[in-house]
Amino acid sequence: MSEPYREWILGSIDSLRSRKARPDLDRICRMVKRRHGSDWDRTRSELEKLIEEQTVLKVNYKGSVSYRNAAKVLRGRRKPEQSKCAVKQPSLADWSTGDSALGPVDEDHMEDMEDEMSTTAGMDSSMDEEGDESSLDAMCAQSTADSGISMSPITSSNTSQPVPSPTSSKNSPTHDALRQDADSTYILPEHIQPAAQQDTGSVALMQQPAAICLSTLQAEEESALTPDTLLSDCTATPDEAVMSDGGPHAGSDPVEEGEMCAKSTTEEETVNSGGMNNGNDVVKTEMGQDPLLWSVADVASYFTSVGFPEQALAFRTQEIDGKSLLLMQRSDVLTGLSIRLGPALKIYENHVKVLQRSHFQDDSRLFS
DNA sequence: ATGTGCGCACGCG
DNA sequence: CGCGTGCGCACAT
Repeated sequence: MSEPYREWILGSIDSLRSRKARPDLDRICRMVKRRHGSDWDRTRSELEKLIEEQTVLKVNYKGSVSYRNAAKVLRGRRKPEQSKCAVKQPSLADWSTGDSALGPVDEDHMEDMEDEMSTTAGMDSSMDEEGDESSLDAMCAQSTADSGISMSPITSSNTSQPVPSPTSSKNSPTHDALRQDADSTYILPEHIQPAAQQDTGSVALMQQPAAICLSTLQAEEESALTPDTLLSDCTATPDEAVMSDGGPHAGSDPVEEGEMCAKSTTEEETVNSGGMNNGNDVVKTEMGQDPLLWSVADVASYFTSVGFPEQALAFRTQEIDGKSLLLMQRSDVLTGLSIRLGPALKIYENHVKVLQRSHFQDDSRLFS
């Protein structure tokens, strides 16, 4: 039963915020319950899901837990300047505006895409119903620092485990103890990529399964971090916790933007035919050559078939059909879908981009 | 009792 | 100084 929990919860958060009330678990649950009659536990578990997919950000503000509507925070004051290399595909840019080539694009889900992702209704559900309340109190914490925030909705973890439910310890580290005021601490479900942009240069090489957990996991038992970083105890998987590095400093990413924008033209076709898209061709023929004609379900099953079942769900949730897919830009894929950076990069570089190119090339051939 | 509105103080950039 | 946040209080239902 996919209830629009996403909307409900985000709506509650927004509403609480506008009312100048702290959007904490209690208030959120109460409001959702009152407005929609949903029970507490359900709301709480849905909220956790949203936190995991970073639609909602759990933060520690002035010594207490609070929640943020990620969509709003992103565009908020601390702009992570995520449009860094707003990879404006030259060709794409053109027709994305003058949609003539696409025919009626009235569906314009594009707006939702760039804006709140709150639009779409809930999805999956099904899984975890369990309490596991603890996880809310003891998830991973991510030091806000400054740049550190760049809370681009990207987590890195194994693609295999849909619901990690990181911790299990029940003891909430009494927020009071570690107040210190100020500083909101963004608490992320697993580990996150402080510097959103992992240089794309590597993308081409990323053939490996999604198992790779990119560098900067924050893990690092809060230890040296500011006292407010608290709440951590990011258990996740011990293995991963180990490979933490001094997370915080990662703020200064050495991303070579210009470079990645420029290079894009090289591997296109190569990737398309060979490389990793095993199922690609199969699927393509299955549902017709032109992605333009794909439905939302087609898009989802396409990504499922090429090895990204989880992410396929995100595409479905965001109602990405063929048209939308062809309109997607890099930033849309990386941040608009709330999927992890690793898969997102692969998906964009190896599939979205490729599909767009081949579609557009076909198109231009027709006209020449 | 519970929900709502908002003045005000606080910390940050 | 502007902005985001949320406490604490008054008011509404």
